[in-house]
Amino acid sequence: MSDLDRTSWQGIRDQIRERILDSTYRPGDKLPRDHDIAAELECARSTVQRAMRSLADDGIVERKRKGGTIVKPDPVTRAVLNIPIARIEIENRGFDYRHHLISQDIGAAPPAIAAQFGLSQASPVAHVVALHMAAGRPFVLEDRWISLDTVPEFRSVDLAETSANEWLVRHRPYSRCDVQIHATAIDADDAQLMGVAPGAAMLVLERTTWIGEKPITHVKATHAEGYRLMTSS
Amino acid sequence: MSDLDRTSWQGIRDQIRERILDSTYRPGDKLPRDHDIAAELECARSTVQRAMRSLADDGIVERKRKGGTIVKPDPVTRAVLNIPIARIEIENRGFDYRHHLISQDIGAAPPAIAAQFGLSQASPVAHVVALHMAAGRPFVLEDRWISLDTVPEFRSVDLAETSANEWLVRHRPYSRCDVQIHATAIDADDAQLMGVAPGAAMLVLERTTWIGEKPITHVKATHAEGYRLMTSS
DNA sequence: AATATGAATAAGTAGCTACATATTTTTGTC
DNA sequence: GACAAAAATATGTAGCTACTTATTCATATT
Repeated sequence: MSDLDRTSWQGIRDQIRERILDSTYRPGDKLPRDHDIAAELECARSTVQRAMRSLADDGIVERKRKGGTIVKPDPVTRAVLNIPIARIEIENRGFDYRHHLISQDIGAAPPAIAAQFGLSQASPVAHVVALHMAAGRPFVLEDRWISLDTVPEFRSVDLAETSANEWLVRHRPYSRCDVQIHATAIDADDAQLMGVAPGAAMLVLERTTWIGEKPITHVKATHAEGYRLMTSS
Repeated sequence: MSDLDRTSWQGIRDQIRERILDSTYRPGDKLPRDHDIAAELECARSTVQRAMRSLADDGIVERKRKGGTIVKPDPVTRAVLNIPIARIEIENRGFDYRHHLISQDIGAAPPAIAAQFGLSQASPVAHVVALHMAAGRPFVLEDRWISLDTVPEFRSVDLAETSANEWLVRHRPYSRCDVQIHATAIDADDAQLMGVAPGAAMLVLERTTWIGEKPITHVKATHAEGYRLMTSS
C-alpha cells in the first residue's frame, strides 16, 4: 500500500475490511468507535466516517447511532444493475436499432395495474406494446402502462418517432424505481412477436417508477432468448 | 420543505434533482460549479459535494475534474439487488430450511471454469452440487466451483453441516462479485432434482467472487419456478 | 416494581480551510 | 502553424471544529 493510500479514505476502508476478512472482527462483532479507529490509524474521524459509509453502502457493516458499528451478521451480496434505455443498449452492442409500435390505447386502469399504482380503477392509463429490434431481430418486448394522472402530456407523444421507454426516461425522471426479475415460459402471442417457440424460457424485468407517491409507469420487458443481465462493477 | 431540510445535503440534493426534473437543467447540460451552487443555495461547498456524490451514485449526473458536472445524457435505471444466503432467505419467508448435498468432488478445473477463473486447467478446484430446500420443496439448486488455490482450507469443510454457500460467505468475504442473470429451460437431470417438468423456465443467477485478483468461487444458482428477484429499495 | 427522566454516548451533519489531481485552455517558442 | 509548457479551473480529498440526533443506560420518582 503506497504512502498516499495509507491515509486516504480508501486506505482506511481497506484496512478495516482487511480485519473483517482475516477475522480480527467477526460477523456480529462490534467495531471500535470511529474516534478510536481514527486515533489508531492516525487520521481524522471524518476520514473514518467516509470509509465506514462506504463499507455500510457495500453491505459489509451496519451502523447505528449510539449502537456503534457492527460487522453485518448475515452478509448479503449486493449487486448493482445498470438498466439502460433499450436503444442505447442495442447501439452499444453495435447493432442497428429499430422500434415497432405494436399497439397503443387509452382507457381505465385494469385491476392489476390500478393495484400496482395504488389508484382507483377509474384512473386513466395509457397502454403501449412495443418491440425494440436489434439488427432486425426482436430484442425486447415491452408492455407498458402509463398513469395519465401523473403524465397527462403523454397523450400527445408521437410514439412512431420516440419509444415510450425513451420519451419517459428523458422527460420524466423518477424518484423511486421498483424492479422485479423473473423467468417465464412465453405465451403463444408473445412468442410470435419475439420469433421464438411458444413456451421458450424468457427473462422478464418488471419495473414501476414513481415520482414522490405518484406512479409514472409500469413496464414488463421480455428479453430475447439467451439474454444475460449483468453487473458492470 | 422544512427550514432544517433546506440546507441539509438531502435538501440540496432534492433541489438540484428538482431542477433536473423540471428541465431547468436538461440531459447533457452542464450544471453550475459546486462553488456557485453553494453560494446560490447558501450552504458550504462540502454540502454541495455530498449532494452531488449522491446524485452521481444514483446515476443522475456525471462528474469530472475540471470538466464539471453534467446531467447524464443517457439516463440508466440503477437497481440494487440484495442477494442473501439461501438459508436466510428461506427462513425470512417463514419456511423450514434444509440442505441436501448432491455431489462433491475435487479435480482439475474443466476448461470453462479455468477460463472463468483466469487459471490454468491444472489448477485444483472443488465441485459441489447442492439443493437448498424450503419447507421440504426445492428452492435453489446450486452448482458451485471453488478454487482450492485460493481457498485450500475448503478441502476440510464438512458440507453435511454447513452449505458451501454459507461457509464461504462467512469465511471468505470477497472484494469483487460479478453477477449474471438469465432465464433458461431446465434440462432433464436438473428438472428431476428441482421437481419440475423438463424445459420449465427457470431464473438462474451466476456469480463469481474474487479476492483481489484471485478467484474464490463460481456458482450457478437455479431458482424455483416462479421465483422473483426484487430490489429492496 | 414499573415507569419516566435525564445523562452519556456514538454516529450524522454542516461548515470551514487547505491542498491534490486531473483536465482544459492559454501562452510561448520554434 | 504545430507543439510543448504553464496557468487556470473544477472536482476530490483530508483535516479540523461544532453541533445534532438517536439510542442506551442509569437514576429517580411514582
